[in-house]
Amino acid sequence: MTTEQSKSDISRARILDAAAKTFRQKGYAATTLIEIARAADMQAGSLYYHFGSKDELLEEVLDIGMRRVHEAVEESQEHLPPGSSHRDRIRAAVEAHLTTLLKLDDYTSANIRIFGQIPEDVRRRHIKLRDAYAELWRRILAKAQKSRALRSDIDLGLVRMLLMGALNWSVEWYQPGRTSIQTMADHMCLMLFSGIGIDETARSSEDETIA
Amino acid sequence: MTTEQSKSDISRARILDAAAKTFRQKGYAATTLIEIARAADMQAGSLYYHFGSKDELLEEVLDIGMRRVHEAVEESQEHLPPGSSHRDRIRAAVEAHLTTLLKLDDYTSANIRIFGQIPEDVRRRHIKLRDAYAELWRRILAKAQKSRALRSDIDLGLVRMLLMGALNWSVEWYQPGRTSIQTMADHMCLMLFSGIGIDETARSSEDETIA
DNA sequence: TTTAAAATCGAACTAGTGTTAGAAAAAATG
DNA sequence: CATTTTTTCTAACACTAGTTCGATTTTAAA
Repeated sequence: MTTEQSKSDISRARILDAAAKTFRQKGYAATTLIEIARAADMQAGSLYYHFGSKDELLEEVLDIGMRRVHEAVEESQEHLPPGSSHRDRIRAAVEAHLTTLLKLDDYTSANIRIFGQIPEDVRRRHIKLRDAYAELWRRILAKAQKSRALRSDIDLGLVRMLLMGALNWSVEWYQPGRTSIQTMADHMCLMLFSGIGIDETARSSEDETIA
Repeated sequence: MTTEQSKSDISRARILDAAAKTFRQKGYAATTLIEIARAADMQAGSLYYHFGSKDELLEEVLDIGMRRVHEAVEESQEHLPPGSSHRDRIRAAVEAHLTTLLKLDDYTSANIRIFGQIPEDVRRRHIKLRDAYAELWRRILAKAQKSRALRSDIDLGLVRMLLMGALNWSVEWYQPGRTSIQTMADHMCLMLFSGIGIDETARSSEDETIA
């Protein structure tokens, strides 16, 4: 028990890394403890010294992934230059979300990919973190709307789901090198705020009603 | 072998329905043949009279799901009123995609949800249908861009992925009754074409460059 | 170096899976 | 009704998974 981390902590981290990576690649049910153990340079039985069950391991991977993206987006809001527009704020949040999801974080991408296939009780215990993250986005968007940076005649909850969908779905197709995360964020924010249509009738976008 | 469907065909369809439903709910690996059989009012062994393996069953579910959404979107383009704008065309495609995905079609939603977790060889054999569907969307969007209904300074492939993501992700959160598919399509198209931002600097959207 | 604790191994167990094949039942045919 | 074919059942098989636990090794303390 020195100032550094014990051997147990190192192994634990190695196992979690291996689990996150394998879960992300193969999904939850298809991932075997033998695979995780091999990726962590261990025997399957040894995992039980650190984790009580496969579900416990899953739960920790999910939690870490959600906390990381939450913190990343939260930080992106705190480190904004003073006087940033709401568009800048949202743009920063989008980029933070994408970066965490796509850049070297198997935890968050595993979370996003396998959330729909996890056992009921694990989901129940994890859902709080999900809700908290959703609430963060809700606040960001609502503030923008209140400040008249976003139209008021729209269903902001629906917009949030469409936005998160566009971002989250990238775990299914994103390949490093083909498109930069900045380009993705640029396109996403352009669509969100201005759209990519060329108005043939030449009326301003505020004229259209939706609800 | 009458003009109607044989008993075998009926059972086959019942099994496929049960499989699609269960795959969509639980994912591929977590779904057991016992569950599928129970949902189809049969014993697990009896499935093998109709299908050679679990993978074969999966493959057919995937193919049916992809064909259905492909046909739905294709039809939406053929049944457009003459003189429809490109925005109308895309709006029709969006609605067709969402309707197939969310309204009583376990096949398409199963496809979208579990595609990331299927065995390698099944994916390889299924990928053609996926590509064909992507190509359909590529054509629709490219035509709109060529007709100057969409900006030319954007990465249309990226826009397509973001759009499909926003739509496909709805299988993870959509609940019938809370939001209508029309409202979803409205919001999606409004975002895509006009955006939902209120331009504080009051310059037109065409002034912004992205690439 | 000795000794106790921490960490891992290795082999076994149980449960549940996809799959098979012969028996049984249902349907169709003559 | 008799008989053949189609369809389903039943029971078993082979295999793999998650899990357990005593033996063994590694690490740290005295």
